[in-house]
Amino acid sequence: MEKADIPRKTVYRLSIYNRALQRLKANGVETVSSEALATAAAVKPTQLRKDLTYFGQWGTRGLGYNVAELSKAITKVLGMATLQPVILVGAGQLGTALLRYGGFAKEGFEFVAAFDMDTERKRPRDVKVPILPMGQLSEFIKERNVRMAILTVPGNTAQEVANTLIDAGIQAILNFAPTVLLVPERIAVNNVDLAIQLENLSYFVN
Amino acid sequence: MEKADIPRKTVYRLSIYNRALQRLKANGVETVSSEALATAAAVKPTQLRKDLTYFGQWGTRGLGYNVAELSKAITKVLGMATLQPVILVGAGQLGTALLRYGGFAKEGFEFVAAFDMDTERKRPRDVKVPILPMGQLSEFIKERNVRMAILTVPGNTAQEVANTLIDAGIQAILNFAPTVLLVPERIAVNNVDLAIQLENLSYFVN
DNA sequence: CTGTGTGAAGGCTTTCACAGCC
DNA sequence: GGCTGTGAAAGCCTTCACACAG
Repeated sequence: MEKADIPRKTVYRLSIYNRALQRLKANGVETVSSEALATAAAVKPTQLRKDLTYFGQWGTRGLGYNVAELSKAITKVLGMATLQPVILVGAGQLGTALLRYGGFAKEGFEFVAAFDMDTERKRPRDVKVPILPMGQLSEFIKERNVRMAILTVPGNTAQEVANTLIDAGIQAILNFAPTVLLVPERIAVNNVDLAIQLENLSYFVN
Repeated sequence: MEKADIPRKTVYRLSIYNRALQRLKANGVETVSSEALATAAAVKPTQLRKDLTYFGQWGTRGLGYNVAELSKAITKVLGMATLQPVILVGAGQLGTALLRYGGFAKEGFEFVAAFDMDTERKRPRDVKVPILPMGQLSEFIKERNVRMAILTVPGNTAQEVANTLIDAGIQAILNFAPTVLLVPERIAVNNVDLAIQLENLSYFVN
């Protein structure tokens, strides 16, 4: 996976800026300086300005940035202008918690289906997303043209499931399994490995 | 927060190497080359070797690394030689799922308590960790000398709770709230922001 | 005079090339 | 001969300094 121009770390920060902008907008603020916005995102003002130059010029010198305009620009750059359908594979503990978590929809994602070996297992009533058997996975991805998947299966099956996803046409995977997925270059993978995050912190605790 | 010598990214990779080493050890492998271990971690062999030089010389030229020995060394560097007590604050959907997730204990962490505004809410029976009221948070941290916390509270209360944690002596926070926490330099924070992870992937889906 | 945009400098991380030890 | 350890080079990202627009 690699997409030209915008550095990975900048892309990450763009999301943070956008959050702050949305909050400002909700508060009726129309204009913001790089200094103020940078503070909210805990970065340096020059960093913010440099980040924005990767996709155009958005500020007015002597004044700052138009909140609504900049937010719209970032949303477009991130490819979030349209609702992205997402599937979840592995509706266990963590998977189910994610299905119930409201934060995704708010940010422009929609769970269109979840998949699990066991579709009969008792799950909270408030999970509205249909839970389908693994056998329908490939077909569903192809038919609905889904490009993003969240992977919450046990570590020992993650690679195998990832292969299936990729074969069916998935382009980006958010991987919660504690495994390094080996995937073709063109596929984007973000790993959220909770144990590793803790280990990492452990190093900084003297 | 800043701890000298070892780069942040290296620390992260050390966890990955250690996972691979543990698997090798379980399979009875005694020696491994930088090439083989690097492949398992999806990095280049030189990267791996350079990473290891930050804390000593562990290989034998012409042979490779002793699996058990290297694993022990990494464990020690990461500060995981002893069981780390961890508390979780915010026992909602996600928090509860994390409490039930077995992956932490396996890697040397122990949830000693969880805290929530509502200690009476119905939760799955298999959550063994005691759920205490927020009022006991500070005292517990001080008494038990807890240094690491997982934060799974709603975004609008995250900063406030973080302040409480830090005042009580917490040194490292794994933050799941969709908020940028403003903390003193000496405090280590790792953010796991699920919506941002998805947004990030969205950029790479053309 | 305020605050953005940006080439250039600086700093950090990865990769290379090869010396050195088993 | 095989594989590690490492100084030096390359590459990438952040920060600086300041030109320039409103």
